[in-house]
Amino acid sequence: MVFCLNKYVEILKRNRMKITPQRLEIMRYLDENRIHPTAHQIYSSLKEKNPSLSKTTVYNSLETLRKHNIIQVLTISGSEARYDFKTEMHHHFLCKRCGTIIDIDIKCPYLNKILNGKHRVEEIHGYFKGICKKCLDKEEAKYGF
Amino acid sequence: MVFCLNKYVEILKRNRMKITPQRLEIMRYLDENRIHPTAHQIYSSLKEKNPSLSKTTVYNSLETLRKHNIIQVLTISGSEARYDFKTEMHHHFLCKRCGTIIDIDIKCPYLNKILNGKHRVEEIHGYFKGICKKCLDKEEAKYGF
DNA sequence: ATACTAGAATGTAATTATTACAAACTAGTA
DNA sequence: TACTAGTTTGTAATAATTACATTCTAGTAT
Repeated sequence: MVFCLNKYVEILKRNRMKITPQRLEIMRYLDENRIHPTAHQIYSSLKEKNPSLSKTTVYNSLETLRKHNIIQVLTISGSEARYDFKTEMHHHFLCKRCGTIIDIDIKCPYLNKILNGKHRVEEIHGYFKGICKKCLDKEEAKYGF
Repeated sequence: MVFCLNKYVEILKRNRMKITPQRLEIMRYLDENRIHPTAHQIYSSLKEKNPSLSKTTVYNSLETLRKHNIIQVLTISGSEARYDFKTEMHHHFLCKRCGTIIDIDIKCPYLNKILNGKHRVEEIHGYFKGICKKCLDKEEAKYGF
């Protein structure tokens, strides 16, 4: 199954991690589906092509990828972790109505400065919650505002 | 048990909520213990004085208080909700070593502007994670950096 | 190629936070 | 004093995540 010397292989190599089909598939799924999926979403999607995939493997792989800073974990929903292939600084908006998580590309210049010299900051998460544009538009159409 | 016509009573009245000893105690606990506790922490602390307190009551009350914007829920830890009596805009730092959550009083002027005209933002959460000053100092003392 | 080993995948069972629900209770009001 | 909607309580169910033992395999040395 390891026939593709692609970017995911490179990433694993660079991090001195073993190259396994499961890890490659999970990375590819996250990279190609920028929907900030749950572990379950990843699992059930990949299980179609690989029926022997275990949920524990998904959790293990995600945790290993996280440790190596290849992915990041969002705790925006509260009830379940969401996973993001993009680790560069950006924020997220959660629509409370449809559950969608939208990337918000803000680079707040204050953040690092203000915390300077105190705590050691390793992660920065900006979470916005409310109703997304799409859901607002639907509402508008319905009631004719 | 309702002998104190104090500020918590006022808050409930203002929100047209029934005044119950459980709600008053939960509010007082959150107000006087600014440690962003879990539901379990609140429950086990209050159970000492009121042994008939139910965990479901704690969850119900917290949810009701949240709906009325009297408290806010932090999803910073991922594994369990943390509750905060302070609802004015501020951020939080989670120490991954000792678990403490520290208030960060930043008012980023960008946030509202940038999202303007798109999604309807109802909540803003700024979560920082890393190692707190206290833990860093301990480390320093130990290894003599 | 072959064998070896550390680490990874798998499946099941356990854990833990949270929610659902029904019965008993009570705050606020008539 | 009685009534009712909403609240509290306890138990049972749900759901995400973790623990763990067994089997397997990627990477490496022979």
